[in-house]
Amino acid sequence: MEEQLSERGKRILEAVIEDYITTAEPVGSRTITRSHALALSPATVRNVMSDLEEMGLLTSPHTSAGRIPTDKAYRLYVNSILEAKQNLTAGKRDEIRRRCRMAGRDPAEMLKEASRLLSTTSSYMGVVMAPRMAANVFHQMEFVKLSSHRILAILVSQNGTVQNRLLETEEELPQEDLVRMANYLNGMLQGLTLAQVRERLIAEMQSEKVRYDSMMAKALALSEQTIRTDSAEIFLEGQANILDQPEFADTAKMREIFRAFEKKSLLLDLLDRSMQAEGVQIFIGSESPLLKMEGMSLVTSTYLTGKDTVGVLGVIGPTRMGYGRVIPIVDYTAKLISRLLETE
Amino acid sequence: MEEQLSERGKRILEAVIEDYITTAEPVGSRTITRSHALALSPATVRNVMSDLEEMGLLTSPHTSAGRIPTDKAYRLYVNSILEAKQNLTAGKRDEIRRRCRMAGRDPAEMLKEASRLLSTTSSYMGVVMAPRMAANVFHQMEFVKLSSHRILAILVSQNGTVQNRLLETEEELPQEDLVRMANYLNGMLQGLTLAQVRERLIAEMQSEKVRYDSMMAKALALSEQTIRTDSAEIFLEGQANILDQPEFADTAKMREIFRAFEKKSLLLDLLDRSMQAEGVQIFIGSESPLLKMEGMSLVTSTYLTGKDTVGVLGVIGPTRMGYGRVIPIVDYTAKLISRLLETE
DNA sequence: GTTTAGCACTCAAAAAGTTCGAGTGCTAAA
DNA sequence: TTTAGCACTCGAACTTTTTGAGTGCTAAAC
Repeated sequence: MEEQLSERGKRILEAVIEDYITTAEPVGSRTITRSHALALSPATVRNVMSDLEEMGLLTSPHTSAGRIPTDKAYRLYVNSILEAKQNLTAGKRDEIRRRCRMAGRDPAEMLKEASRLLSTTSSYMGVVMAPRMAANVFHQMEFVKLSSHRILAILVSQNGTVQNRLLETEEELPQEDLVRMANYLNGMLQGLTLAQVRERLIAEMQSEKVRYDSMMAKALALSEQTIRTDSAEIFLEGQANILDQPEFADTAKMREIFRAFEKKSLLLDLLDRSMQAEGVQIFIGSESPLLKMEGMSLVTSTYLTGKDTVGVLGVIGPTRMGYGRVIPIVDYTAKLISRLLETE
Repeated sequence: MEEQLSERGKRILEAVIEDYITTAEPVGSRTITRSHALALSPATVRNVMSDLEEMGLLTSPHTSAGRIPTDKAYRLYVNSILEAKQNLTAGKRDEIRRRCRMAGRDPAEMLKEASRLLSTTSSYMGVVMAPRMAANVFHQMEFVKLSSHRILAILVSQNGTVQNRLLETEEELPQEDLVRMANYLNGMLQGLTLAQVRERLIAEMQSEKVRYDSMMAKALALSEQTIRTDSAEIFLEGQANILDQPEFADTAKMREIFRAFEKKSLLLDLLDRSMQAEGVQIFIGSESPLLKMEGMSLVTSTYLTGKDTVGVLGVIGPTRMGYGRVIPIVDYTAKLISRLLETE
């Protein structure tokens, strides 16, 4: 079972995978000898394939059909066989660059466009997880009075992300007080990440001096409310693309998939997980609960601003996906986004 | 052909439509006599149905199948037959109210939740078009300096909607100037709708006094840039729901539908159109280019803040949809949203 | 003059039966 | 070790048969 894979074995496995990726049909020994110039007869290939099946790298849906790579085979393929093909054509590069630029300077807009871009260039689904607010760096806070008891709090991060929050107050606060509060807070919180800001606010609220300054207390309370949410945003684009994949042709499967992605929480977990390591990562079918049932895979890469990893983006497609094509797309897009997000 | 529809004809047409709505199968004369207590034999019903077919209200997919209502029949049904059933159960009412409340005070959040709500309670797709910014009333504008040449403009409307916009300037403007500009503009624009604001700004930019006050000129230019976008936002939720509809079981159709809704522009046209009349409106299949090809219908209602119509929401489902159930849902939701959006 | 029972007829969908061919595993020769 | 040859398998695709819901028409019943 665990006999080491021979060079020839690798070549044939690669051939099977690549044929399967393009045709989505079980591939037989003949097909391989024809499409890949191996100096071998179908019979020989058959023997090798039989060995590969023994090793758990191939399966056949039934006796008289060709063979299909298992998840284990894909893993092997991406880890050790597939390599060095990782270059984008200049044309693709340009297209990606152009479209990212076009989106303008608003970070949210840009990330959404990136997701759309990933989806169209890969022809699978594009996904981008926006930076968790907590990692952003505080820049400024404003309070705008809307009516007697409603205040709009605006929180600006250094990368230009803006978060608004509507607050209700029991007592009426004059606009001057609000301005003073904002000034005070802006001085105190300059340069901290929002996570740190939060800690600081909580610490401050418990400190001595607050006792004597009720306005300060209010200010702290307001800002703490403002900063409280931290739901990461996910941009998922091109869902219709997966309808084109033959393996999801049947209605029941399709429904399952759409339902699964409607709840974004599972996806969030997965993306969070992939943020722990830097660079391109690949999750194949059975390796994740979300993807498992759906026969899908995920190629991700982290992106950063400056030196801190802030988010993840990637492509979701069928396990039978053109990894060689997708990986460089994801990689390049992540790097480009990192560059564009760099403060200044 | 244009013989007036008899009372009995109406009753039978209604029966056909209702059976077809629940089963999605062509309905035959027998089925009707059994499910609806008409004191008539199948043979009689057959004769009547034959008449209805003559009038263009029914068709049969083939000779030996039952009959299916045409779009014309649905129109008739909705206009004159279906009536007075328009009540929601207390339970549904409560659920709708509860969930709308939960969404909190942020308008965008609330509208999105409303869309989700429409989709789950109707089990079709929910759609909400957010108020066109232009109809909002100006409340306040702020400029926040992010770095030497980047300014964040914040535009707050009286209903709490906030629009952010990142601006680039050639020359550096000190924060004090920005504050002065904002004050000046806030005074000038108080209480105007954004559409009016825009006109005013353009007029102002051409007036005499600008010549002598370059800062004022800059202020006007900046604010004009801020207000320039007016893309109506659409929240479309529950797309997966239509996968459950048997008429879309086949993959090709499904793909078409998803593709069609990916471009939101067609939908936008349609919603815009339905904003011209107040109250509940129904678009049936062939009556709109978007819905036509897909065999779908749209039930909408406008909603308002105060006395002005500001947006549209509704449900998109198959032409064969439970109008009697959906109409009150849409109607009630629209009224509720109107109430919740009321300023103060 | 309606309404209804009766009956021959139609036609899609389901079931059963055929054919076809890509693919396999095994054996024996190269 | 590789390959040619061959019998065998089995799903996909195509045909044929059966079934039954539904129709339209005619003639009798109300």
